Parts: sequence; C-alpha cells; structure tokens
Amino acid sequence: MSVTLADIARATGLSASTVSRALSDPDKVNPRTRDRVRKIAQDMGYVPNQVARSLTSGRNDLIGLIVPDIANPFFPPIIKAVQARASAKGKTVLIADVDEHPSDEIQRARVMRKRVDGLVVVSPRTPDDRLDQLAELRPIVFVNREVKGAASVIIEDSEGMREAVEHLTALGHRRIGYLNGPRRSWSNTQRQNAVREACAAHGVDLVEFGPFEPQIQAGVRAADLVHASDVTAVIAYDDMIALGLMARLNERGVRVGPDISVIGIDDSPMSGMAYPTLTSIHVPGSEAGARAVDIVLDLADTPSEAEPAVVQLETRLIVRSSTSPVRER
Amino acid sequence: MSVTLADIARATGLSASTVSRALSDPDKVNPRTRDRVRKIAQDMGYVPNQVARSLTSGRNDLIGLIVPDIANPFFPPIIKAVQARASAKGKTVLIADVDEHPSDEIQRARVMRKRVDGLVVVSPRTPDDRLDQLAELRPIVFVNREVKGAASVIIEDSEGMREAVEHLTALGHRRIGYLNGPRRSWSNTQRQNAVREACAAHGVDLVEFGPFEPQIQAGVRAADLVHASDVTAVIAYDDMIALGLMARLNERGVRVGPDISVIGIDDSPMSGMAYPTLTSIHVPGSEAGARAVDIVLDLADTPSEAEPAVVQLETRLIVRSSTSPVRER
DNA sequence: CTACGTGACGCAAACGGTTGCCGCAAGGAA
DNA sequence: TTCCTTGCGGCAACCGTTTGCGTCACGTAG
Repeated sequence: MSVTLADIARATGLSASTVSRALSDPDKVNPRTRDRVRKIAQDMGYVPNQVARSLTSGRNDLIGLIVPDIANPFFPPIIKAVQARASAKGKTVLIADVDEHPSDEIQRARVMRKRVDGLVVVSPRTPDDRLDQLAELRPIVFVNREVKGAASVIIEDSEGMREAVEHLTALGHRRIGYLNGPRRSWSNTQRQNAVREACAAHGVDLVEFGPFEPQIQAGVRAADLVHASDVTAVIAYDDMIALGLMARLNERGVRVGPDISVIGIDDSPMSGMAYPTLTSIHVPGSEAGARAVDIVLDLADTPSEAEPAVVQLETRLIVRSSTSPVRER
Repeated sequence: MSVTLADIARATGLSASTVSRALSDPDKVNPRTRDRVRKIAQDMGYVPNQVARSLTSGRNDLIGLIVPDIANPFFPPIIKAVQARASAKGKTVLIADVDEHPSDEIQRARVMRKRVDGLVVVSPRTPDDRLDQLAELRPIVFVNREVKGAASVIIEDSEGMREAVEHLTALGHRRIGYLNGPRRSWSNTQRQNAVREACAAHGVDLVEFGPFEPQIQAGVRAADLVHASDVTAVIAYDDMIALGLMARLNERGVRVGPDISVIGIDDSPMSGMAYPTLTSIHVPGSEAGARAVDIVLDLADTPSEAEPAVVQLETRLIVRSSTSPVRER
C-alpha cells in the first residue's frame, strides 16, 4: 500500500521513533540525520497517516462544523470563513448539515467528538436543554446562540434593528410589519425582541406575521398577508423571506420601494442583486465564523476552567432601494 | 476520560473482542449476550472511537469533498446533496474549499487520503495533468470534469445550450452574445463549444465576451461591454455573471427582457427571485452530487479494475421572463 | 583516569478498536 | 459411549504513530 514510518526507518537504517521525531519534532534529533530522513521521506512519497497520528496524540487537525442548512445563503459565508481560518491553522473542516432538524445534532456531535479538535455549532433552532448536553462536548463554541457556561460568538441584532426602525420612521412610516422566523429560532426571539423595543422606543405600531421558515417560498406566502394588511413597511426575519416577499409583490404589481418598503436581515450577496436592491441589516457571518474558529482552537490548546469567552458582534443597516418615503394612501 | 471497549468488557466480564462483535457484528455472538452487552454499553454511554476503528478496519465513514468556492451559489446544492446522500449511508463529509486555487487540491487530497473512504472532487479549473495525479488517489470521482481512467459524473451542457439558442432564435434574435467563464475552466470550454455549435446550426451570429470570473461583479463589468455592442441577447457562463449583468443593465435603464434578453446557466435558486426572473439552463447539481457519492462508495466497496463509471446528466432550459421577442431597433 | 553530564537514538508501551484463529463445551449422530 | 460438528467467546496480533524512558558513546571537568 502506502509508505509508512517503518518503511522509512528501514530505508534509513534508523528506528521508527527517530524518524517520527525527525519529521515532527525537529529539535530532538541531530540536524544531519533530520535532513537525511526528510529527504528520503520526501523521495519515497511519505504521507503521514493522520488516523494513526490522531490515535496516539489526541490531536486531529480537524474541526467539526454543524450547520442547519448549507443551501441557505446565510451560511456559506460562515462556512467559508470557518474553512479559511481553519485552513490557515492547518486544520480541515468536518461538516454536518442537519437539515434544520435539531434532533440529529447531538447524535452527530457525539460521533464527531473524538474525531475533531473542537466543535463549532450554528444552531438557531435547537431547544436550550438539548444544547446543554451539547455544551458538554468541549471544546465547543456556539455561533449566534448564547449557552450558559459555553463559549459563543453572538450577533447582537439590536443595534441594526434599531437603525432599521429609525430609518423607516425617518421615511415617515408609522405602522410597520415584522415577519417572524421559525417558531423555535433563537435568532428570531432576539430579533423579535429587538424590533419590539425599537418600535416602542420610536412610538410606531408593530404588526407581526408568521412564523415563517427561512425560505423563499415562505416569503412568497407572506407577501399576500402583508399586502392585505395596512402596514407601509416590512422587516423580514431574513433575506430569503424578504426576497420571496419582493418577488411576489412585484408579480402582483406592487412596487417595492414606492408602494411598500422592505428590509431584510443578513445582507446576503443577493440583496444587492435583487430588484429593487434590498435594504438589509448586515450580519457579520464571516467574522463570526472566523472568531469561532479562533476561540475553539484556543480552547483546545488551553482547556481552562475559566468562564468561557463570549464575543459580541454588531449589526448595522445597509440602505439600498427597497426602502422609500411612505406613500400617501 | 470516556468509556472504552475495555471498560465494557470489564463491566460485563467478557473480553473486548466479544464486546466488539456484539456491537458491530451482531450475528457472531449469542443473542442474549449481545443484548446484554448492548444494554450495558448504552447505560455506560459508550461511543465507539472512530479514530481507533479506522486505524484497524480501514473504514472511515467519511467522504472527502473538494470544491472551489462554497460561496458560489452553484455549489451549496451540490454540497447539500453530497452531505445528504452520505448521511443516508452513515458517512460524514470532510470538506475542503480550495478557494478557486487549484494548486492546493492535490496537497489537500493527499492529506485527506487516509482519512476518508473516498473523494469527490469538483474541480473546474485544475489543469488536466494535475488531475491525473489526483486520479491516482482512488477511490475518487470527479464531478463535471472528464478525467481519463477515473470515474466521473459529467453534466452535458450541449442539450440545454441548444435549447437556449433555439429559444432565442424563435424569439427572433439573430445576433447573440456569450459571456465566457474563467479562462481555464473545463466547464467553460464545454459551454463555449456547445454555444458555438448551436449558433452555427441555427445560423445566428455569435459574439463572445470575456473571460469573466464567476462572480457578480464580473457580470456588472460585462454589462457595459454588452450594452456597447449590437447583440440583442446574451447567454452568460453562469447565473452569477447573469445576475450581475442584469443588475447593472437595470441600473443603466436598460430593460432586461424587452430591450435585451439574458440567459443564465445553473438555474440557481436566485434565478427565480431576480428581476426580471432569469431564464436559465438548469444544471442538475444536486443529482450530480448524489450520484457522485453513490459511485465513490461503490468504488470503495468493490475496488474493481474495470473501466470506471462515467455518468452523464442532461441540462435543460427553464424559461422565465428575462427573455423576450427581439425589439426592433 | 574516573566520573558525570549530555546529546542522539532505540525500545517498547501505549492509543482503542478489529479480526483470524483456536479452544472449549454442548448437542447430535452413530 | 464416543466422535464429530457447530456455536460461542477468548487470545493475541495488528493498524501506524507518538512518547516516556533507558542506553550508549562521547566529551569535559575534576
């Protein structure tokens, strides 16, 4: 089969241990031997067997990532960031898409456990009590989810939401809608609270719709509900829903912008390409992913007992053309 | 630390080998013993250490996936399909995003080699000679790329492209543009040839632009070139480019549809949400991903010497509203 | 000249399972 | 009763690396 340490040991006349050290712990062997070993290993096309390496050393050079739905455009940037950061630190990413199906998570996480150096979990839907079980599988870090006693990178929606409501009131809107995300979504709870507070603070009426799944089709469905109501502006749980909403409104001849203002959340790459371009609350997914990797690797190196890190990231409003001054009815 | 086979052996008074068999090779032990072992294992919270398991058995329950860019919306559906199919067969996916940077591929693949049961490679840009090296790392299957002597799932663009050109000529277009993808892209070569043949067959003029990167910004840049030319319809290398193109044309007051027809390729979820909705050639990415997993696992089970499978998938045109009858100028 | 320190390397025991082979006991056939 | 078969379970080797510890030779100091 493939070249092993023993093969090189034979070829060099050294022992496997010396070869091992020559390759991975350079200071412990004579420089001349080291170079000779390395050259021969190179020539023989030696590639260390990571599996065997993990077994003894405990290190895996792998980090596990659990996401609810790869196809939702909010996640690819996170995945990419995790992947890039991991790669920069010599790690590969083991990924599990749990298909918005929370019960798989713990199962998947357990299986991954021994295989990875750390876990990054993006898990907006799993109930809290489940998460506690997950949290035991340290090192672990949660993205966009606060779990007591566990490290996390959370995205603080309130600032962006405040800006959004402020923006709408400045445009004269006095009655705005919020399209709720999935019922058990932690993010939705955050966003819902944020929009309620912001509306209360600005003294505007809030009408809530939903819950909706974070999918385009749900937005399409939402459109007719919104149109039948008397709100003049809508904030959607995410860009997916907002895009579906806009598409359906366009179809029905309602001009997004002039007739009704729409704000999405996530600022996914598509928001700039929609028609009209979608005003959206930027959520720093990439940054969150990168930070998560840093934290989890840090945790892996130094399994401290200290209170785990909780990083907060801010959101902000990106104004495009889906929001306009309110139209007299 | 965690519960091992030996712990269970001790608890049951059996040997580790029996426990192992009771857990993973049920027929070889007495049903009563098996159930007892399983119950105790369950109670003790035993989770097999996959790493140790791989080392002896050679099986990893992992499949490796190499993609050029997770953030390009063409890939998530593929990844999702690979992931889903793998999951259905009890495997997890090890993913590597090579960031459109081909030289990493072989390196990454080599490192993955021993850790996975098979490799699925989506590699539109890597030069052929590099790919040959990769192909040795069997079991391996290439998606959307033909490599001699290796299994692959290829997507045959010609039919969809023929339909696209036919569609445009039926609408009266006589001079159409093609926006080339990246210079060294295998897919682009396929698509370029297909569009040339189709245009020749229908006797319409073809004007080529590019190459362009498969990114929205490239499409934006393309828009002005296209607008300055005299083509009445454009087929873009992919939806990303098409979306950027449309966005910029909208911005310049050119009505996509009435003024100029645009066709994308990939039929990504966004095409139905763009304005106007984008006529696009559907590329069965999900199916390709699923098939690739089937093939690679099949290869892993029965490493035959036979000529490896090459599966062909067809494309077809999805007509939406970005294509209209040619306007008199 | 002896003794001791030190650098360079080898030995062997892990790591946690899997698996080929063997022994043993019980059951059936002769 | 004896012999053979069959089912069940144990023994031990093995997968490829890492790593603590021991050994050996050499250099230097006393």
